[in-house]
Amino acid sequence: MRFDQPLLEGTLVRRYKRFLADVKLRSGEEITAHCANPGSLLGCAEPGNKVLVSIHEDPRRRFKHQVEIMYSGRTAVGVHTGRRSAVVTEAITQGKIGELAGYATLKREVKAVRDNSIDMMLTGNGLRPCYITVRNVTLAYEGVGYYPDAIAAKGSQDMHVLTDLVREGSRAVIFLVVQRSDVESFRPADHIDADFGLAFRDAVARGVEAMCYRAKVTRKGIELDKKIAVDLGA
DNA sequence: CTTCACCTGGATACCTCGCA
DNA sequence: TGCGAGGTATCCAGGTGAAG
Repeated sequence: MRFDQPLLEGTLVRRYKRFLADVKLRSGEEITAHCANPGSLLGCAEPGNKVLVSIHEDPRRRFKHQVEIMYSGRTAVGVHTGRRSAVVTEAITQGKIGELAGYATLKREVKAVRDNSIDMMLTGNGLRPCYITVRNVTLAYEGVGYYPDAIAAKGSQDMHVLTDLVREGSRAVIFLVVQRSDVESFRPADHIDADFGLAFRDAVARGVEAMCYRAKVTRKGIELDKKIAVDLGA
């Protein structure tokens, strides 16, 4: 996934109302940009941090600027949650993800029974259907990526949905996309949401596949880079 | 106290409609 | 019939407040 045009560099002034961020551009101009990530963005959304924004001239948009990347120290972190689907879809269709290769069709935004947390479904070629839920990982300490970055009841529920799909005979995958380059392994964030950690390990024990890939985040674009280890150590 | 529906601003996917 | 334009539904993911 490449950005259509060069990103503008600026400094985060403040983030508010979940989806908005005031940014002071290098030109000195202060703008309000849309930030398509209502999560806590722990460690990234600090006032004074460097950010990169894209420009969209679509007249229907209320905010022409879109926050794409925030810096945590010197590390670029992709914060646009909408990009993850594009990045993962691209990697799957290009066959970059061995575990998910060989399917004939990929459907996005699939509805699982009584829930809508499934991001995509792979089918065809006589294989069991494979349901995938994709999560963004933006939080990291000392080379380890963590999810979630805030307590979320929905996170645990998603794990139960995936477990149910496995029980019904399908493949179910939780696909973690780490949108920062300073991470070598992934762990559930027990210190933030212990329930999620339990649900995550339970789901894996029951056959849900946990895959974690690191994305290369640059001002040119975002693409999956390499697979990293999922550490279940309690 | 816990659970759950609803809310936020914009993107995206999909559906419907009108016109050529 | 086929295309584009416009409208609608759903998602992001946690905060909030109401209901149980």
